[in-house]
Amino acid sequence: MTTPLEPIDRAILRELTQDGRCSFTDLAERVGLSVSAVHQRVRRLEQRGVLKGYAARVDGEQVGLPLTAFISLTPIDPAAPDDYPHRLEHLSAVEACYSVAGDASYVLKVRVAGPTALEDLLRQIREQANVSTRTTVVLSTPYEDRPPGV
Amino acid sequence: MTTPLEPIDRAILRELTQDGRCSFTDLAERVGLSVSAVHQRVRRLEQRGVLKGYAARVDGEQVGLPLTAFISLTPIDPAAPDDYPHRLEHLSAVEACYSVAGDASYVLKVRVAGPTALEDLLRQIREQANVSTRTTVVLSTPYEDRPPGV
DNA sequence: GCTGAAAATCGTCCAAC
DNA sequence: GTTGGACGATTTTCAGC
Repeated sequence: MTTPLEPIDRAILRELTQDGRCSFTDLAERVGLSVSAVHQRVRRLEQRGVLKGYAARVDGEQVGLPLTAFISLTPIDPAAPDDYPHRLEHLSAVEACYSVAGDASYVLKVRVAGPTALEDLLRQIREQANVSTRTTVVLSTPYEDRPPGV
Repeated sequence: MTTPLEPIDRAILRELTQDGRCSFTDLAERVGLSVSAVHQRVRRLEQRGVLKGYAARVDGEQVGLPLTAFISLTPIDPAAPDDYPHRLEHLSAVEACYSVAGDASYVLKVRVAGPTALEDLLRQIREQANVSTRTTVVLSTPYEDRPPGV
């Protein structure tokens, strides 16, 4: 059951999505509430699980991982156990794993150092998960991590 | 030109990726440095653009947007100007936009309230960007936003 | 580049309205 | 929800190594 969100909570989430380290003082000012009120609202959002956490946004290119790609996974053996996420979790290049409807069973988002690293990663994925892969290389990212909803 | 990162900076980024609101005090303890040292390293990473910012991680289901999907865009008119990201930026359901190599020109990550909202969004995208679309619905997200590299 | 300490700010709790 | 106060923790700066 999900209680519908109040506008003020939406505003808080919008601000925190854009600046996750915003102080409660600033936050209170931006959403037009007292510090105490904002404080308890944020705590309630965290407890409810609406706010799952906070993450630094890192520039992949500058950390030596300039190549981003999406990899679609299709099981070779349709009867195999569906534990792909767990089998691929140890690969640090895998930033995200989505279970999807469509031709593929899963889509991975990966970040690697270059073509050679990608080739090596694909080999590991195919071997360890027994899947065929289809890779879409990301050329650039016009925008990402925008705040949800309106 | 990207200066290769020192191990200590990698450690800082790893911690901040997992807990973006981590205090400098904690951070200093975790990476084995003084508070001041960590502080100036973080500031330098921010200035260099390695740290692009901080974002709250929000549970899409709990904010009334339980349906996530990837939408591949293929231009109908190959001679049309390549301003798709800008033309779709105003659609708040679009969380991210990637320029890609492959069959499609762009891939969007979107979050909507349900099938009807998705249908409506697809109509808007096709109309406003003059593209054909291929949509992959996300069923679940085993993991996301993991720290980059090792 | 690191440390340690001072000064300003912030997070957190609480009582009262 | 709000205000105001209080206290400890944190951020931020700076001199010195």
